[in-house]
Amino acid sequence: MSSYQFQRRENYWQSYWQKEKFFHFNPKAKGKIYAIDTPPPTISGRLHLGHVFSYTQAEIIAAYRRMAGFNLRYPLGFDNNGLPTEKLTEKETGLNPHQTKLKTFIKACSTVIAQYQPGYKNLFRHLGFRWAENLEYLTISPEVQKLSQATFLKLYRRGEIYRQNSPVLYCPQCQTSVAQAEVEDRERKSVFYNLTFRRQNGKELIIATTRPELLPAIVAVFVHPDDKRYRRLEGQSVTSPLGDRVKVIANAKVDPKKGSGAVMCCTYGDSTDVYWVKTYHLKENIIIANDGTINENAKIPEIIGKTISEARKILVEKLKKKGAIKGEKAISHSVGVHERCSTPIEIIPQPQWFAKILAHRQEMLRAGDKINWQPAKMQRRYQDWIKGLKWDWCISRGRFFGIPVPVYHCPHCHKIVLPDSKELPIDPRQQRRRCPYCNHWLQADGNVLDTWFTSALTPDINNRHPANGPLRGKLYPLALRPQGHDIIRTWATYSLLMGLLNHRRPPWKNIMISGHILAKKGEKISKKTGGGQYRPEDLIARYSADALRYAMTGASLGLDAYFEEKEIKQGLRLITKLYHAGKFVIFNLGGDYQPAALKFSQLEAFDQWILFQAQQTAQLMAKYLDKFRYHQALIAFEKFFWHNFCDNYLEISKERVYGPDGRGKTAAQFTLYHGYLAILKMIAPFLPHISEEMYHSFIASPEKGRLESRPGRGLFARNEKIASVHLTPWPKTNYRLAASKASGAELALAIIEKVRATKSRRQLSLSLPLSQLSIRGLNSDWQNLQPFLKDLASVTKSRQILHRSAQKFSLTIRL
RNA sequence: GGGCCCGUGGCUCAGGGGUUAGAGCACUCGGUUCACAUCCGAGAGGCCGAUGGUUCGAAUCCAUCCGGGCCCACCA
Repeated sequence: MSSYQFQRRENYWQSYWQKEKFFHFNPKAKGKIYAIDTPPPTISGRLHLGHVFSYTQAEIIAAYRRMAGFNLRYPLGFDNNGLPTEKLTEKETGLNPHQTKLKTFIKACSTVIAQYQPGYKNLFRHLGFRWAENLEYLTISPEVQKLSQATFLKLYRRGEIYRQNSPVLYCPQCQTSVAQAEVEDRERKSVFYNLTFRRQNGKELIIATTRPELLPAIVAVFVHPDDKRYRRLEGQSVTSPLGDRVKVIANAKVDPKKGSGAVMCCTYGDSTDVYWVKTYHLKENIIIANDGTINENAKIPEIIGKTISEARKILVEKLKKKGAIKGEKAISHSVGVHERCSTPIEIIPQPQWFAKILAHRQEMLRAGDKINWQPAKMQRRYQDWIKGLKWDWCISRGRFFGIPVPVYHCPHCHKIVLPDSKELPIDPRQQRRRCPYCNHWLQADGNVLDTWFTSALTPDINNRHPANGPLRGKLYPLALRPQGHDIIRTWATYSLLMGLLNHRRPPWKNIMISGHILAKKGEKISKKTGGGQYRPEDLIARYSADALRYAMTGASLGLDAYFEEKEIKQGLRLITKLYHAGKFVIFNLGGDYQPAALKFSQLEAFDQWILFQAQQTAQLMAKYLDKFRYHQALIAFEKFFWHNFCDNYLEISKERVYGPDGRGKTAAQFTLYHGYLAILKMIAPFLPHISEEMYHSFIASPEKGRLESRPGRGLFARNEKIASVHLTPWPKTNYRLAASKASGAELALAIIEKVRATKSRRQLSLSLPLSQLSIRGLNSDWQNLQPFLKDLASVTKSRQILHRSAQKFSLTIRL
């Protein structure tokens, strides 16, 4: 009747762990340090199943490492600055940062963070995560700001960071520059307009474009050098429909098959324009202002001050009236948009800060080779990204809530003024000062750092955390970075760059890359889709955290998986089974059981067999978990626990444990104790609650068959003298099973299976007694079977087992 | 267009040159007073995406193709 009440019990153990601080990092504890560079989730709303998926996979590995004897350093941080947090704040408060006092907006952001952060932490807690609370960090904290700014200044002084007025990818909606990595492609409907230009000889030249509004920004026309149609045009001027005269230049980047084969180069329509302007030293003509409207450089009064799309409409009308549009074609093409707001990205020159990454490509590739990528294939994504980089990393953002670029500019003597490192963290926007050279009031740089700049420093944040005590600054490189494959090009790449620049080596030895969880075919559960219909909190309430965790291990590392509610149910089944198996074990050991000091050789054959299987399983799981293959480890566990232990061994042991005291019973009890304890340990990384529950369980009421679970009382905890199953060592035994015993067990199990099959086929009860079981087979097999016969008779309910010598194995059953 | 991944029973996934290809769910049949109906047993169900090739042997390696996904490029 009594069963496991996960709603209550999971919470109970979470409180216990938190109260006892079991998982706090202690730099002086035993064991080799295993430091994990956990992803700090961005506070941008709520956590979704996608987070749970990848975090759970890493948490399992972490918990296993602790049991494997490492001094685990498993932190959790929160990334609470930058655009996502600003967007959340805008939504929550209705404040528009462009029209709000900086101070007010920053304060509002802090308030919103304070509201949301506990929810994040709670979910991790309710998932049973065993992280070190004393290692927590916030990326907006003064310490991290200081680290980030100090790194900026150091790299600036070394020339690794530079400032340049350069065309950058720019989001007019968010009014900030963005990095290449934040741009995403979207298929958009558009129109290809054929514009008529005039050649010097008065003839028409058709140029096709989807961006007619950029016509006022034209700086040249390009054709392909081998294009016979335009060969004579090269070096000549042509006149745009608006009357601008520009040169025609030949360049191989032109695709003669696209449009008319002649392209207008405007500043800036795309990255090819940037390339051409740089290559041919063309003069820029910028007509888009930072807020995404057309500025006066366009020289067409009707469109000045209009947005890009408005300007396009107006200008198309105007050109049509003039007869300058010869045909249009609706097309669908992909447009680079800002991943956060889906606004098409513009290219606008701005003074920006860049970190040199192009110059370090070779080193970065070499550094990538020194890291153990799991799955190994993921390294290829990193390499491809590095090889394909075209721009240095733009690390400044014209935003508000972030770590400020620690720089002042002097409007008078034009010097750049840097704060002293003792003054960090500093916000030049809020701390005014005078120029040390000319005493004028300085201007703040006004930019904040790309959040990835700070995120890329998480290995350093962890390495320099005060809780490291004597190990502070000595943890580099860390053992493991777990992360999703979608941020290889950002987080992994930038972290590696920072590692090379600051430490001349990669920040970690291993990197495990998780896949995505998909709600159904093609639909990614993420911030963008809102997490689909499944909320982690609801699933925990309905099925338990352990069951949800179970479902999160349904696919191999790195693979995207479809979420199936059925898998959670299966997890719940496993939990129930663990509970009942534990109940059986504990009741058959008795209230004050202490395992006898038996040697392996003193056990019955089946006892030896199951303990040997447990040992093999623990080894196999360890082998898998060492390679981050949690899924394969879990499969190995289930096969052992469910099939070998429950279906076979528990049935086999019943006769002996139910029977009178004696050697057989003592051995069975010993085996139940150690077998089930090993099971609890092996499943502990995966299912933290039920394993702890059973570890602390004791007989509360022998008459009612009721178990209770409490620290200090548990049958296993009491004997093992360790306060949590999660602090126990991974099962490690050194049993040897003789070859004759191994083959005897195999044969005995085959016989059991055969008997069951026969009874089942004849539609008989499995508990039906048999008067005789006669086995034909080799004499040697019969010899091997000897030690198993007693248990074999009891589990098959056979009164008598006979043997006849024969070449071929067969079985006869007599009722 | 380039790169990568995936395509295995109805579903979600293991396996990944060598005996009759696995698991769970779902399905069928049967059993079960005493750890567990959140159980046990048995069964049915698969030309391992297609076609070629390498090999004594291919689900597994190679090539091509088809289908799905991710990333990147193109964005005139």
